[in-house]
Amino acid sequence: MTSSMPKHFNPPESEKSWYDFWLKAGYFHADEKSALDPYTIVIPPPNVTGSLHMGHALNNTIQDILIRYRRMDGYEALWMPGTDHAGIATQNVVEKELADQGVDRHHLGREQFVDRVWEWKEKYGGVILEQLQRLGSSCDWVRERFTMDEGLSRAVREVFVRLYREGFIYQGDYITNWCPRCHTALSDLEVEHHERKGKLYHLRYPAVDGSGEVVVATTRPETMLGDTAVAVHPEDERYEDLHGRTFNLPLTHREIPLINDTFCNMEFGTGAVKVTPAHDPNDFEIGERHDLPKITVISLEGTMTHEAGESYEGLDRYACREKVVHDLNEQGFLVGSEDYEHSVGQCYRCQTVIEPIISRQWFVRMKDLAQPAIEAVEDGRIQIYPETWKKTYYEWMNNIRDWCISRQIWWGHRIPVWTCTGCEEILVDVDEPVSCPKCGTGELHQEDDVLDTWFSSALWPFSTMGWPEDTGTLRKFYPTSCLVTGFDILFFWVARMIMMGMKFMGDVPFRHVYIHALVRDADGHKMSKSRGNVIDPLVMIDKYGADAFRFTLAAFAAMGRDVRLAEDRVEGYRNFVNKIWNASKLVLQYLDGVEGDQIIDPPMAKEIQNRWIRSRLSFVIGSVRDAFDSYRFNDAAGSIYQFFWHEFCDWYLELAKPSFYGDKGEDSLKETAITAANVLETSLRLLHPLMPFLTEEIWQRLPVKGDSIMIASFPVADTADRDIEAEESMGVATDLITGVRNLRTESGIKPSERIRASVVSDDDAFSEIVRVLKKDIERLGRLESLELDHVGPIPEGAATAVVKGQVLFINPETEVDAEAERVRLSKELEKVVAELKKVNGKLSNSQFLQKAPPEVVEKNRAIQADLNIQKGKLQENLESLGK
RNA sequence: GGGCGAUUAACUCAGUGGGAGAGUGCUGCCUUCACACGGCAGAAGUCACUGGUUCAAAUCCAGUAUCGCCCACCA
Repeated sequence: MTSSMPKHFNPPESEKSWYDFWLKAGYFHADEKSALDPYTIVIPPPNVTGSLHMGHALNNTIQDILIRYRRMDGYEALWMPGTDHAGIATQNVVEKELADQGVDRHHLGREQFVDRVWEWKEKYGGVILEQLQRLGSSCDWVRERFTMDEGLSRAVREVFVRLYREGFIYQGDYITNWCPRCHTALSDLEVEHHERKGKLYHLRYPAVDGSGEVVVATTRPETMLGDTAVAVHPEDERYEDLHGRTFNLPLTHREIPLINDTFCNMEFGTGAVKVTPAHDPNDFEIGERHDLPKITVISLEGTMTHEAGESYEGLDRYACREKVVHDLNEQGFLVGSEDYEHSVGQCYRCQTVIEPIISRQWFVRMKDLAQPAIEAVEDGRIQIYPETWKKTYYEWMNNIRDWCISRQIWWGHRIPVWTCTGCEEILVDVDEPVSCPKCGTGELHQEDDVLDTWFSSALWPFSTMGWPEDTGTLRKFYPTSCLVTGFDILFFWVARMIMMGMKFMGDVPFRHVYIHALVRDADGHKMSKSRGNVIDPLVMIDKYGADAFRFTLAAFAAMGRDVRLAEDRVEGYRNFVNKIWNASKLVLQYLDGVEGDQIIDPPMAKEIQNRWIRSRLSFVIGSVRDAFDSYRFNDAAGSIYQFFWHEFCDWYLELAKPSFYGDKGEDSLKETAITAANVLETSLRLLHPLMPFLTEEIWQRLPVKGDSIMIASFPVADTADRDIEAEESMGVATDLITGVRNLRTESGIKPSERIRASVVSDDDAFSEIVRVLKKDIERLGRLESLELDHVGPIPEGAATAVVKGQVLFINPETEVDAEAERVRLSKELEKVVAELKKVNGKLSNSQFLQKAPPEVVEKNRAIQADLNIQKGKLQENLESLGK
């Protein structure tokens, strides 16, 4: 039974109905009790505040391709979905919303504010997941997780406590990156450095005893209010006299010493450095080495403190900078200033310039955690694709620094540390202690800080599976198979997952890491919401359909390169969708009386075009599998595109039409219909991971058994289908047809005009093939007749061509333009002669003959022979033109 | 300052040692009974530049130029 198909494929309708169908049927769900081998991917959890951008689209399309491929190929495929609570980002969003209502979070208080964030999350947090569904993502939604779920929070506390007890976590007063706007510390990774234009000011500090002065340079003059020393290199001869002196710090009443420190670069400026231990990471270390006081002059709000002095207290740091410069200048301490481009650290969430400030923070000692993670990549337990990223990974891991994990915000996992107000006992535990075990009386106050969001992300591969419980999910699906991600979070996330996986699971979190391209904007910049340069994938889906969009992303996803999405490519693949639809429509018309079993397992074909297309198909299956297996999605897309459009549609279906129309009899119709359906059905299964909706829509209309293409098996190449003879014969036919068509066009013969063509052949095998395929060549060449084995001279004025070393000519009813023909043939001859010259050069080179591999020499000889024949025939043809 | 990557047709990009490719666009012809979101036939490139290795280089090596990214405490 066959059904007729609508004129056009309707993506919105199809996408919605099939997605619902799959969901209801439970095909997305992975069973941990299954006997099948597992294939697991955990999603890089998008921020709850997120909405789908190109990066997500590419990332999730790739994951869905992998998951659908393995699911069809007989694996128990789990794609674990979820979202990330995104501490700072989410808090910022809700704070902004509150601000619009004129509310400050401090007025609400912590508890109420957190409630509000939860409300926000319930209301808007699912948006991104719905958007992922529009892409066709076949996640196991039943297992959806959120990094602040009870279970995951428990895992976070467990990890914190264990790390603390083993001495990996410590607390201390250190200089950290501080965002005055988000009002929290940031890890080094969360600071983005950008080149900015600024000024380098040169300041004069006079010696207390009037015996001289020292000139220092700074881009942040306001920090001089917190200077506690001037440092010079111990070997800097310029300052020998000044050793041991003290200097007046301008604008203050303080005196500061001159110290020696090898940190100073004698080549830079005056070689003297002002030292502000409280506001510069280097100066902090110098301060530690020399036991200098640390004077905090900039507050957590980014304003000047009391310590900065009366005239500056309360000023914003930038207002203060101006005032300090003004005052220094007025009092004669400003030597000068110059334009200066330098790197400035900014908050990765709000772009505010960060301020290095001393505060009490929690840190994780990384070195010992990093070692096993380095080894896991070194010994291949984790493979990174493309490999070039390994180097970057090692570089960072080998120079890893301690991780500041505390954040002074409210939205996140509150640090599981309590202090007893009675005896100051510090309690670190997974669950909130009921009372102080030491004094039993004091009140317990939990640490105010929350953990860096990436702390919980680092546990994602096992926390989502129920750790620390020993769950069936963990046993079945951990370690995961492949992590698909962009390189922008290689350190933030991937490296930390490896470390935590090794530490707490004793095994790698994933066996493969596939690092895909970053989708950039037209200027090559990273697309990001804060930059406002995003192109909306949903618009692409609305405009061209999810299948075309997915296929485009796959076609662009060459390993290790960035993507700049061109919309006309999406349009091109939308046309491919249309092509598949229409080809299917054609094939479906001829399936009366064809059984599903015959389509799935067709008998050996007899007719050459049927043998040929099945041979081609078996090669394509192989290359698509290879491409998927090695993450070459562009090759997979390319192979199948080329096959389906240019081989199946352009050649095969055209050759099949006479059979379809019944011109070649009942048997031919039957065999061809079965073959066409078989190739179509197999192609749909090959295409399914790339184009899930379209393939399901068509597959459901085929008379094959099964409930859905997404649980049908992925094609396996049948080597018995490989048929070199058929491919060679078809090569002759297609070349002849192309030759005829070319002659027609070149000779200006209208398609409607029926003409005669002849072949002059001195090759029996060639002639035999032409004889067998005569009718096809005539039809597709739009020939009235094809004369085989023409003997005698080529008629004067006939247009000629050389095909596979044999001569083809057409007998036009109207005389061809001999001059135009001469020009055409001469041009072709010129080309052949040029090529021949190259080949002759190679083959007359004894070095080439000696050193090149025999097969290469052989190939060149064949080319030479072929070119010689072409040359000869072209010359003859030219001569036969007369004159 | 260190590292990585890019430079191939008008555009967007594949191609990593043996006769330069795709999609789009362009030119010409075709309203042929799956598809004009189509068919057929074409034109189009000093593979950034300079050297080197090799019988053979878009492909490997060195350098140059331009662009981009990542990392880094140089005031």
